[in-house]
Amino acid sequence: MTNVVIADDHRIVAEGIARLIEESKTASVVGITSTITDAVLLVSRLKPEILLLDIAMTDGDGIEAIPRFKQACPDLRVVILTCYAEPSVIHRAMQAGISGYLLKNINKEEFVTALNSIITGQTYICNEAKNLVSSNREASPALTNREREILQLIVQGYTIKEIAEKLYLGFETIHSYTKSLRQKLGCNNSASLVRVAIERHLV
Amino acid sequence: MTNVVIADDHRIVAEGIARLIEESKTASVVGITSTITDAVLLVSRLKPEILLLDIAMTDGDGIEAIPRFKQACPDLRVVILTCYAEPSVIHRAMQAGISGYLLKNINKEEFVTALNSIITGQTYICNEAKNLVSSNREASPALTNREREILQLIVQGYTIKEIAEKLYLGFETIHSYTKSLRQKLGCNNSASLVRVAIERHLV
DNA sequence: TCTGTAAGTCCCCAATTGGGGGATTTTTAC
DNA sequence: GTAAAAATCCCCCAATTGGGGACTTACAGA
Repeated sequence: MTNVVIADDHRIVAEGIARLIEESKTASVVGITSTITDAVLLVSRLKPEILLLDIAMTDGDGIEAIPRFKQACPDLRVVILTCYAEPSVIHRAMQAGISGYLLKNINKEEFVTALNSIITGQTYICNEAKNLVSSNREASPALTNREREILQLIVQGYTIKEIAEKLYLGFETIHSYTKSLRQKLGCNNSASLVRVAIERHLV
Repeated sequence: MTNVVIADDHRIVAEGIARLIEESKTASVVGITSTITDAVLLVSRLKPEILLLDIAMTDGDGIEAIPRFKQACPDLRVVILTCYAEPSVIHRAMQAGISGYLLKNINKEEFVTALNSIITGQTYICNEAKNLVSSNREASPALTNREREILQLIVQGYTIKEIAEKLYLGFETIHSYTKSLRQKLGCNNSASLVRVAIERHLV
């Protein structure tokens, strides 16, 4: 039987999904956790085949933590289960080497189909996510890692000078990044930059 | 047996929670829907005792729709089940006359306890939500109407000058409002103002 | 009635941001 | 092995914001 660990900061949601998995008899849920830290410990101890991972966790971003999971359990197949329906997020997850991307508005039938595919070694991107990435090909340009990093700090309220000090970079460097961020996201001040960043889950 | 309808735009989550309810044998789930429109039709047709309602629905805000539910089914007990852990949101829900407010990070045990309380006619606010509203009593001061109006425009990306023109007020007036907004919300630039506004659902 | 507190309006000045050009050196990708 | 992309830095200057007041109006409690 395939073993699954669920990492979701919404406890009741994770419990419910566990029931659905058990009911479908496609896999067995061996652990439920609501933090990345616990999830890493859990997968390194239990060595499950699959990790169902939410993106918004209390102690950080699920996608960013994927390398840690892979390190803790190299054969682990990471499946994102989230409500983030943003092309940029899906792309980021795919870059991180996921085995599946499922939106939480998926129905039970597709969920079970997805689980079965992933168990047999395939990668499953849910229909809606697939549509999103294909339809949105010409949307806003992708951000570089540095840009995303700086955008995060802007959202947190840091000024250009503070960011420069924090990252040991020159003021003009950060200034320059803020310019390209504004251009890429079509904003003309940091207020709309923050709104867009939050709206599109770029942070 | 108490009948429950679940309205949640995350299909798989709703299905999972339905399983938990059935498993607990405290109630029976008679309908699942992912839009407010459908939910209104469903409760008016099925007349369930309880509606488990999410706030973020595809076609609008759950709390705002509560009067419509009450109208469609006057004896309905509306229970919010959401991930919004903001005192202002909880207050708004309580004003709308809910019978329960449950955060999605609730565990199964508390969830069943809550359901039982609500079935017996009590109002149940989950522990974390209770802590939030009580601990936050002395937190950020309330905004005036003007302040909220201007905050909304800032979040939308308008500059001070643009807002002044839009509202037929002086530049310095709006400038001054931005200052009191920053002070009240503990921010020192418009970027964090936007983040806080979105985080606390002030807009 | 008086008073004071809150809301709403406005002014000045320094700091920061926004926007226009660059340039150079790594890194990545074909 | 070259070309493109990312990352770093530079100059300049106008526009906007951030932080210090100040002055009315309105409304509630002593």
